[in-house]
Amino acid sequence: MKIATWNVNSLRVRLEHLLQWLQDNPVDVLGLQETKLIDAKFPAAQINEAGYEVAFSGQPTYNGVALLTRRDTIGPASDVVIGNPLFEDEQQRLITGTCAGIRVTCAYVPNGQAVDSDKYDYKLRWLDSLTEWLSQGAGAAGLPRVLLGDFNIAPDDRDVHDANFWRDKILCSKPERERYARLLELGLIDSFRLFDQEERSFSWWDYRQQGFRRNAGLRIDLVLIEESLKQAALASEIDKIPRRLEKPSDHAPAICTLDWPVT
DNA sequence: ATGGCCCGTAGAACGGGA
Repeated sequence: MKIATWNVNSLRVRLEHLLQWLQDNPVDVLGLQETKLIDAKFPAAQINEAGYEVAFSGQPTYNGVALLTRRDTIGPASDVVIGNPLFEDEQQRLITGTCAGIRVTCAYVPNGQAVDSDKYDYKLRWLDSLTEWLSQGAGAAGLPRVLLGDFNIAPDDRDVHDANFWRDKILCSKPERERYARLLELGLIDSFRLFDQEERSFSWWDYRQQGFRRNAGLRIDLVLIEESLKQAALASEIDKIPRRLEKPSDHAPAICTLDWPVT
């Protein structure tokens, strides 16, 4: 079973990249963030045509998440929950569903803008509530959990191209990393770090200053897996290929492969 | 190393992203 996450930064603009990527990488589950589409404009037909079922939740202009599941292996996700029942939120940042017996939560964690801003406060509260929701099994206690998405937190300095520049700034501040640690304390593991990885492995590169060319990036797109799945983890990687296309998303997909039955 | 890029909503700039 392959489970992936991708912040597409507008599904309208990136639909062709997504369809091409799914053709090249027929993953079983894919969580999308920043679709930036109202539900009426969600391209469900094209995604269905590509062999995927999809559950989604959008809003005008900002945010928006979706959960794609391969029809011939997983079928539609079951027990789908939009948002976090423990956190009243107008912003569409969370979707959860059961995929082949795994409770998969796809998250677009708030950016936070700047440490000590109102948005930063919202980010920390949002993360606290996410932790609470996941501690309850995200609506399906007893199933192994996967939490994937754009975390907008670089877990540690290995995940930052210039740790001195980013020290204590947004995405790297201690309170954010403490929230990340609490998610791990639920019994989740960063699948990426189960395997040897190249130094300076990132999943996001700024459009400005030729960030990708200089590999001036951050690793903020993660697939966390239940500790009980650790032995089943076969691989975890970031696919930089779509970041090289014309008009790319600023994020690359991250994929985790599990030895887990899908049919 | 933050003005500089990209996106959506606009129908010109601006908020937001990271």
